[in-house]
Amino acid sequence: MKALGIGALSQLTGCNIETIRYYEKIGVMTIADRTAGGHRQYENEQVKRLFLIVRCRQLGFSIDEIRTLLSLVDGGNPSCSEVKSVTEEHLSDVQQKIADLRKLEDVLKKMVAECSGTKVPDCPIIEALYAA
Amino acid sequence: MKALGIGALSQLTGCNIETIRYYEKIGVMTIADRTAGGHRQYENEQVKRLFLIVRCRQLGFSIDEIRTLLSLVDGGNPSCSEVKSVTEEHLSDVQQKIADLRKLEDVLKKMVAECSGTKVPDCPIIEALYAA
DNA sequence: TTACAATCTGTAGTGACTACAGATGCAAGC
DNA sequence: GCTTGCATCTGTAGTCACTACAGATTGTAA
Repeated sequence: MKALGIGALSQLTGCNIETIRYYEKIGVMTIADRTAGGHRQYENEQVKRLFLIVRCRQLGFSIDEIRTLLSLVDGGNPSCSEVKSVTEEHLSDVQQKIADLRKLEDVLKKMVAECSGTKVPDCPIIEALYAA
Repeated sequence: MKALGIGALSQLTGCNIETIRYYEKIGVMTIADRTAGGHRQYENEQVKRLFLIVRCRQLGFSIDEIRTLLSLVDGGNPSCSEVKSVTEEHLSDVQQKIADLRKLEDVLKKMVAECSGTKVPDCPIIEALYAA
């Protein structure tokens, strides 16, 4: 398996080039080897790493959470219970967000329902918004 | 009703002082009158305006959406149908976000369920994360 | 008057990128 | 071997919606 340039890696993973360089800069991607001219070359190990990072971002993990996961992976023998607890914590954040958004949805639905949409002197949505 | 200083307004609305100044700077709050020494003074109209802004932010409206709503309000005779359509659009954004988070929740739940938490050579969560 | 709190302006930092500018590198065609 | 033109390089600044200072000035109660 030969090394990939940053463009090929970007295509493969769907992660934008600038973002890959950014991940290197903030230390979640390991430093890439360079060609004589200074272009980055990626080996299989780093391709896998980027896939993991991208996947985690899709799942809504923060960079800090990813850092934690990666440090467990980098530790050689990832401790399953630690990985699980990071994931569980993230899950409960997600559930909290869903609950918050549901409440918000209810309020917005009610506001929309009360508004006829015709031009009336006092718009019930604006009224609702003014009520603190 | 006498004018309020920025600290009092902050206490009343729960909106932090720096944020009030920021809202003025970006033009969603109207320019406040000043005392001889330059301290901001807020009248009833602006207090109501800030309440509206704060409420909208709680409901997850972006500053740009709020700008739109305020321009309708400032237009004198807020067109109910326009207000309604901004709100409906925001509602559908929220619903989309809820749907996305639900999917995410499912994936995370499955990952957690498959992990025993004991130290095994291949952590199923990490496996799942590596699978692109 | 003298403390001391409140407020002022302006700048820089947050998270997770994105978007340039201006300088090189590299691979293919001639 | 040389040129053309895309790929990549570094570094800085911008995004959103604030937040956090520093250092100066104002307002107010004892």
